[in-house]
Amino acid sequence: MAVTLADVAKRAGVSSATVSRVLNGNYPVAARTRQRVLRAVSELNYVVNAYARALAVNMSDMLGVVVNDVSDPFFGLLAGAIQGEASREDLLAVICNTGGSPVEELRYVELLLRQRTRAIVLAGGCVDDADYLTELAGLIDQAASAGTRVVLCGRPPIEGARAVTLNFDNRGGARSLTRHLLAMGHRRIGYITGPPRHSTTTERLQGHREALAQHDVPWDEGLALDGGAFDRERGWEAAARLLALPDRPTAIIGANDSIALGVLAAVRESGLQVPKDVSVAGFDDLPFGLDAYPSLTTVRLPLLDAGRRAGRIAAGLDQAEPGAVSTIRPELIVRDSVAGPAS
Amino acid sequence: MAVTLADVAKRAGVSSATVSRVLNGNYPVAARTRQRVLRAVSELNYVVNAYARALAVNMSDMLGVVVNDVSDPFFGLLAGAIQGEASREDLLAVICNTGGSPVEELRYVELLLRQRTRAIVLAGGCVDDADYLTELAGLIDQAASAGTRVVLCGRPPIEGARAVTLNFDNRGGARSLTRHLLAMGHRRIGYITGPPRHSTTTERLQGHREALAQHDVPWDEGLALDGGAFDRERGWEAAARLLALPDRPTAIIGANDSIALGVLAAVRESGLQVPKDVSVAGFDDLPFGLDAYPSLTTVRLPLLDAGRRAGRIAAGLDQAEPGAVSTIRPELIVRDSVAGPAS
DNA sequence: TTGTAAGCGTTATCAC
DNA sequence: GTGATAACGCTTACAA
Repeated sequence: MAVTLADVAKRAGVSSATVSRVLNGNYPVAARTRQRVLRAVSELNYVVNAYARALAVNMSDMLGVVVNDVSDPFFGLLAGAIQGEASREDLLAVICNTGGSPVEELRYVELLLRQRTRAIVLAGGCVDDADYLTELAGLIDQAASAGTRVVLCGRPPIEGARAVTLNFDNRGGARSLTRHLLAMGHRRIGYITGPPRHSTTTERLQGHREALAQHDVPWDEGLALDGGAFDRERGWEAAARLLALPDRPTAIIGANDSIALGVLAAVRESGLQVPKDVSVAGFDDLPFGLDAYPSLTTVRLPLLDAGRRAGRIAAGLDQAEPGAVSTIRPELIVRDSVAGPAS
Repeated sequence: MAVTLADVAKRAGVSSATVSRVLNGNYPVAARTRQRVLRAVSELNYVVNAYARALAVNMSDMLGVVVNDVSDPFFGLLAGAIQGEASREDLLAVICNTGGSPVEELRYVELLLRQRTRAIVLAGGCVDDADYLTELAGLIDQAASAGTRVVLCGRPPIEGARAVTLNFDNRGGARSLTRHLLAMGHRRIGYITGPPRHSTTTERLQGHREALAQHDVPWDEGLALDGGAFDRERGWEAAARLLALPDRPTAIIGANDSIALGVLAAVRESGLQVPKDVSVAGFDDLPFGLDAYPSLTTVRLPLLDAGRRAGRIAAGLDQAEPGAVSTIRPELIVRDSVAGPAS
């Protein structure tokens, strides 16, 4: 079995309390005693048992981060930034993958609650389902009363829940992107959404529609396709359908960059050119957009920044009132995939 | 404070032992008693304390995954796959970011050892430094004697360490890539390496040199540039230097796809065309290579597969002898970024 | 400055 | 079937 504090104490000829004091350095210990203890520790290769420690102090040194998919750079960037801040406080950031499933998300939150993590960060948008949200609100409540901070990063606040929210202004970002296309002269703009009943999907589509309305462009149901997911595959499929339309759009917006990548591929494969024949735009500004062909016009979300802020609040480095909501502004990034429509 | 087993027991009018039995379902409990207990649990919103539990059973339900950088899809894919398998066994996978620093890596391994995780997966190549490796070997030894499995995924085995190794055949992959370029007629092939003294860097460069030697192409030191890191930036810089050479190469290989992306950009910005003027190739086959322009010829590493295998071993789903080493074969992926040299 | 001993919240081993 | 009770490995009053 593993070496315990008692083993070290015996070897050093002191009490286990003394060993604990040496290791934590929070009480005075004679220099010679300290030496002996430290020697015993290294001779035995002693490693504290985080469980026993956490049980005794009733406080863990972990911080939970729940994301849809670490292999998606959107979440990878967010998670990495959060972990960077956690590490400053010597906290271990646990990153959990839900695969986008609300059920898995709730399961992970419960798992993290069991671990008595210092904080839980829920990153990325979420499904807009009443049952799920009330259940989540319940868990957040439990977390709060157990002293576990909860940070919502990149999703809307939950009514009445004691969580700090850092939301992206998806609506505003989508509005400015669509405005840009309108200003370039586009009137028939295709739009491919993300997963249905998802906060990010809804907010971005709303912004798009608002911009159209502001410019008196009538809403055409047939131009807005349900992508079903935030991935390249779905972007490709939906774009193929849009391009097959008798009166095809002069521009296509993907609800995120991955979808837009699929659109780019579909346009290319149909023998048309971007942006000459069809303009394409995305959302998020993930690194690969720069190397896409043509480089992708998109809306930049400051993910690193947002992740850092969320991480600091979670790690207790920054104060934030439970219930506080702040909004992070996106920025329009104009590149080569958008031009005026062919006249 | 948080609700404890004793609180539940009091409320249900039973002993805490009974509550534990109901929750774990490993002993017979009368149906009526069970009902009462379950009601109390839900009324009080009881959540087990994983620390106390782990302390009592001397076994945690976590699994550690150590990577360089979650926001890099290479690691994201690996980590995601590992976590997927862990989750089948109801294990919580803790993903830790080292940022490529051996010091951080050792720190995280120690942190995970404290948590008494069931297993630790070290993913991705590592620095080839004797001190670091002996220290790591020591930690692996401690892990082994504490019953923590260690899996090395995507890095060379450590001599004598009780860890299971799943390595990529980087040398073989690089060899087949360079052979492909040679077969297309290239003789002046630029090569941009990853970070110095890094297992992946070394193995891939070795394979490249072997292929050159097999085809009697003399080794030209001036064509192999030290990228310094596996990123786009470095690829761009090194490529710019190669392109400025009086007798510039007809093809450039990046030690990974990110470097190759930088090369693509540098070639484009220098007014040359890929593959007409310069061919470009990468390594890893990350998703973005498909959307690069032109689409990237590369060497495919089955990351998802490798991650799954590592995850299954770590989670105890698959048996593997400590010390076992297996090699994962890469596959050449031919796309549009490579053509014959302009004659 | 150091040792003793009482928790921390579970599980597991006995009895009954 | 169920209830006491002793671990599990650590921290921290309280004594000495």
